[in-house]
Amino acid sequence: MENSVPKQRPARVDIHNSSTPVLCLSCEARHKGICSILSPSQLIELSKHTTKFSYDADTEIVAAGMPISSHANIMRGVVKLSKLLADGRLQIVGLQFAPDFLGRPFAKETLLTAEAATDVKVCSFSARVLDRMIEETPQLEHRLHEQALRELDEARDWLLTLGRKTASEKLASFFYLIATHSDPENAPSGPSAIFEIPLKRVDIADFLGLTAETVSRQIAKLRFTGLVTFHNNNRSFQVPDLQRLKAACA
Amino acid sequence: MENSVPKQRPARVDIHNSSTPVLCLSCEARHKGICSILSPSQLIELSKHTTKFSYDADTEIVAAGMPISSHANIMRGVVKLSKLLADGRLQIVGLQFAPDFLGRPFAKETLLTAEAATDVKVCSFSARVLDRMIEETPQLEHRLHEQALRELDEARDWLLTLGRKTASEKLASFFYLIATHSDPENAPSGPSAIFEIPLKRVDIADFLGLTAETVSRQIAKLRFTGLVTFHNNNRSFQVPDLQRLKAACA
DNA sequence: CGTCCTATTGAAATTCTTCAACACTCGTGG
DNA sequence: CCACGAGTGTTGAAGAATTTCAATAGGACG
Repeated sequence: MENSVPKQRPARVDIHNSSTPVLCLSCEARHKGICSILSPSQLIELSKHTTKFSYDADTEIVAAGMPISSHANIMRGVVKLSKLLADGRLQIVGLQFAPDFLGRPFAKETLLTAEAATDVKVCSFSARVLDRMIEETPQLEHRLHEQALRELDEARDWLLTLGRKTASEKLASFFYLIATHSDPENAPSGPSAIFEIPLKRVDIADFLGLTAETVSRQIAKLRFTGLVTFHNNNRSFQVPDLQRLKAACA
Repeated sequence: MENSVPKQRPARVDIHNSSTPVLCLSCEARHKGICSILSPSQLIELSKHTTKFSYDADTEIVAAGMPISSHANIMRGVVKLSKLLADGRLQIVGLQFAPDFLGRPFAKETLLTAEAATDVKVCSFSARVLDRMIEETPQLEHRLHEQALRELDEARDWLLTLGRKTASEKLASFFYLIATHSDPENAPSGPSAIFEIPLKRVDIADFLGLTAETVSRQIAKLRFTGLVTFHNNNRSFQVPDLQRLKAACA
């Protein structure tokens, strides 16, 4: 994949992008993520301080309680944010998709554990670099602020889901979330879009405040009612009618 | 109350504060809220555009789905933020205490309903004024950003509570939250501090994803174990040992 | 082909909810 | 001053949803 990037200097077709770093060219964060507000020269400056990391599914990216020295943009994959109770009970408190910003600005240490749900690739940079760029570019803080507010809206939506919905409504909400937040495996959108399920049954349970067994039973029910159809050994799914699924979320 | 403010010009004891608006002098928002980063002259400018409102307990401050034209600082009292499902099920997704900022910057309409839990007094200003001040003072956006991140942290804590804790752990978490987030009725802090319970049983239930009956039973259990002691017809409480209560939160 | 890991299914147990009755507090008006 | 009524909180017993425990199934991979 990486090797398919041409070695020679890119043709200067678009004079505005002619100077953006090669590695940023295909990165979603540059289009929709926090990098989208940076100028080409700022991108070059930032790219001098970034490192790409890859994580296999189910490996830890950041452990709860550790000091924060760096942040990252998610380039590919899905990241689970979770909290752990002393006796081992676990709750996933958020999913993050490319090109989300991954990190907690202005904090000394993480309260959350971040794990790769799927294979994940991130573009990491030190907290110091981010702080410096924020000082130079107030728009960058605005961008981070907006993501924080969006995440807050989503967390509150999920509070409603966890606190007041039934198991079957929770499952419908989960598939609705995936269908509306992640990119389909195949090109087309609409009813024919096929989405990968980024989580195992246990993870879905930990996200919905249920047990893996209940998740399994409720998925069987969704399959039976035809609200969601499953493919590829139940690893991906299709939503024939998104409005009907939304209604099933209550 | 308001009349106790002296009519004559305040004595110029503190030259730095000599020009801050009278109404801001005793306001918590100026000390710990977003106004704390504003200069005296900015406070004067802002105060020209603010209006104080009072709300009785259990009255609506902002209805979900309405366009946002103004924001506010909470001067006194507790505000519940809630979400409603089509069939009437309700979830309280956050409590806000003085001197929190109340509002959703940069949004066209609210996703939440805000209701006065206790008697509430706010200092309100138009969204336009806030937008203008943000442009002039990047520090103000930083302040709002930090509150958003703090609320996000709290929402995620509560996701763990709703998703993974038992009814009795949820109740312990509730009293722990109040004891750590609201000011005691009496002066002293520590084990002798007496806190008002700002919510009715039904509200506590809606905050914890339980029913009022379960809340009532679990409160009885807390009283029995001595983790929390109740006064004044169960409208206020004391925490003899905060660490023990925290442990009961799991 | 066997092993490991994940998912599914069944039956019993548990927690929490639901429904119903009752108690308490507080303000109002007789 | 007491009675009444509305609103709020408590308690009990039955019911339902979800969990727990246990067994089985299905795939992926060496």
